[in-house]
Amino acid sequence: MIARVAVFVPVDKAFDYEVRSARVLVGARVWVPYGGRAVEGVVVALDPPDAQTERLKPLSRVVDEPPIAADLLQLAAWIAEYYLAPPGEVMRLLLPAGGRAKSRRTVALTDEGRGLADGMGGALESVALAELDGRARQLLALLGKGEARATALEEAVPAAAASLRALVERGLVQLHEEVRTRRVRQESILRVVALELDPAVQAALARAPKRAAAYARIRGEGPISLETLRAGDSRMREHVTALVAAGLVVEEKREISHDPFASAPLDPNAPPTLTAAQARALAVIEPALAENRYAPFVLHGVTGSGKTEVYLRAIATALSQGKRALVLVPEISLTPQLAARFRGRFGSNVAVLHSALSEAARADAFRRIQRGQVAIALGARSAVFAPLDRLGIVIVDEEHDPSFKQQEGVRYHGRDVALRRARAANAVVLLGSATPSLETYAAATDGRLGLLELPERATRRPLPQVEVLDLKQHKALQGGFFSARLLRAIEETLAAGEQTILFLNRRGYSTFILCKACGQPARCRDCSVTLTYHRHSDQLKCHYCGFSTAPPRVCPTCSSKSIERLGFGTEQVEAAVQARFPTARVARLDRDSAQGAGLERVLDGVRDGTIDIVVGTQMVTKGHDFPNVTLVGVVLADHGMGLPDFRASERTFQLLEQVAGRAGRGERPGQVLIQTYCPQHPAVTCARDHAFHRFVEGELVARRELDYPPFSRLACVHVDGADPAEVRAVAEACVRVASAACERAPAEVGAQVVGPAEAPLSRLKGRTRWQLFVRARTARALRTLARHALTVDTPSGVRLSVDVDPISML
DNA sequence: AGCACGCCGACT
DNA sequence: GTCGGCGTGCTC
Repeated sequence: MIARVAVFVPVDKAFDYEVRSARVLVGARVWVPYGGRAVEGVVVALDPPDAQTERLKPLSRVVDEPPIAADLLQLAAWIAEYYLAPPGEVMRLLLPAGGRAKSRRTVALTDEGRGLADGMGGALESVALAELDGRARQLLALLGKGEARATALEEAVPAAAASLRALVERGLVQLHEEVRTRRVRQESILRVVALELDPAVQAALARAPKRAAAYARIRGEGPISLETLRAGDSRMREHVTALVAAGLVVEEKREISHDPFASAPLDPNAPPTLTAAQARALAVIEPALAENRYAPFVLHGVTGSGKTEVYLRAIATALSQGKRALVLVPEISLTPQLAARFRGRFGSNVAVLHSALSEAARADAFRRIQRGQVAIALGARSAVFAPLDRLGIVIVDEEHDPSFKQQEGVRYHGRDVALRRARAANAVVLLGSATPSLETYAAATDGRLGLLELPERATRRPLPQVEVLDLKQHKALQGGFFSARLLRAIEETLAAGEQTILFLNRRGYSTFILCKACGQPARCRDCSVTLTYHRHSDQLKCHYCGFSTAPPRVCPTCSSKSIERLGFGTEQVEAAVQARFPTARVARLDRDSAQGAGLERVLDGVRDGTIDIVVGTQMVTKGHDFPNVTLVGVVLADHGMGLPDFRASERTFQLLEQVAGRAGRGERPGQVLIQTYCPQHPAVTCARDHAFHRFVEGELVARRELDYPPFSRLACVHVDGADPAEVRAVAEACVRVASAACERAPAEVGAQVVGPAEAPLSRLKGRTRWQLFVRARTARALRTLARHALTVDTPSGVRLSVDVDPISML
């Protein structure tokens, strides 16, 4: 047979190999010889042999893992086609990170080689040795001492590769490709079998008090792991072996479970009573589930309307029908509460796929899903590839969230892949959000998605009152960024024993530092952005490449000492609010403070009331449910509004509406204050009025005028490289090729090329970036254009890539 | 992506 | 004069 293999290499096609074993199935993971080395891949098709077969290389090895299911292979093929991604790169998304094996090249002496190596340095050196040059002799010596790793040989001997090849040709050594798979770690579980002890055994135990104690523990606490038992007694292994030999205890091997949620308690409370709107939504969802048909819905529920309860009920129904569920959330580590809620309802029937999990833990969750040991897979974007069969329902929570779009490598959109997967599986889909994306809204309007509305909060509390504070009018800004109105509100909230969230979409202390004498701001050497000053670490940092440096005391350009810090970020707001309210317990929640256990600490602190005020970036806007937060202050709404991105307005509205939704979720009403220099901006006024439909309708008009999505399809062609002139030339060539393709396309597909232009972030990590956009009515026409652009030849060092359905224009 | 083959500077 | 730098090109 011929196996078509998608190799894990960024090459745009699959390769054929000869296969004789009937054990090779479609979807099997295999190792194949590829350009002088071994690489891993997935069999995507098996065909009968033809005249070509004898020219093919044979497969070298089949990985002992269950083959990838046919539906996932089809999904991967669709992704490769739709997102113009190499098939092998897509295949690798289907594997858990921990499952990806490494290969290692090893070198072994042949018998002849062994003879030569042993004779080296002796009085009677073989004639054959004399023919070898110094490097080959060096290699033989190392091999004779037992070294076998090709990399070690190459490090020890210069230009080892060529000499190694010479030795292979002489038949003195052999090269091997050794595949190293991660071994599944196991633990020993001990269990008592003999409960009645006969006198002889009792007497023996009496003489061995340690063993008797071990037996008692296993009997009392068992089944117990050897690991646990061993704590404190290094001889435990021997005691246990003796107990097993005596037939008192049995030892079983079990894979180590790494699931941090494994012990999350079941929620003892009965599920809450459904609101009328929740019941109406479920009355639509449940018949669709019963019919086993593809039925996609947008669940548009205002913040606090109880979307999660709808998910939980719908999943329970699907499970009762013997089906399984996939739940995607934007970033699960930011919303541990949600995972806990799923655990509370479904217990160990949920596998949580968490980006912060260790490789072993992720592989463990993957296996439990694959074996059908859990019915629900819950995780971020990549969980869309969870190996679930009998898929009955797919949920995408906060579907508008940009993190569902992968921004590098295979640039897939988790939500769109989820829809595709559900369609193939005849599953129900719920896209939930308080602020659905315009694409989703448009699909609901024209009937491609069903619309389910939860227009009120589950608590019957109204949405919070939102007040917009025009910073042009509120001149008396304390500390540069607090209006008197906002300060008073914070004070009142503190006095009432309630909590405040302050939102600012910028981290760090000062957004840039500037020399007052010459006007030069400190810039990153590798990126076209200014450096942000972080006071905590007293460093200037680049938020794009991670470059970090001590702040200069004199201007590097003009040696002036008058260096000023301008602009403010969360760090400075935190310091200012702490200074203004010294007794308040203030915490910060952003990427800097959320490192390690920081995130959990802050979230727990807000929940249990030991924090009064949280200052944070968009992290604070994500789905948290803090009943005692009654005030939300947006320190400055304007960041992001002016970005050169047609989604800037939509993004701002979503952030404002989502952060406003954190207020007043408990018994007491919430209040939101938005500070801005643009009080008339639709994103601001619509968030003030919680007027989602008005915002979307207005925004759609603007999109239609400019022919942006959802009225057209876009793909962004990125060109980047170290040499600005080369990058520009490639971008221009792409435009020529794509424009020519536009002219050949029928007029009704609206094929068009926009650009090229320097990207808004024109330099990142030392590389100049240009981009151009191609636009068309249909996805198919769009792909044709983008494919043409990709045919442009690039000098080495210039990268050319395409982002289909880009979510960010930067 | 790697690993080959292939053409120019700094060492014996 | 060799060694080795890493620039293009291919991998069933």
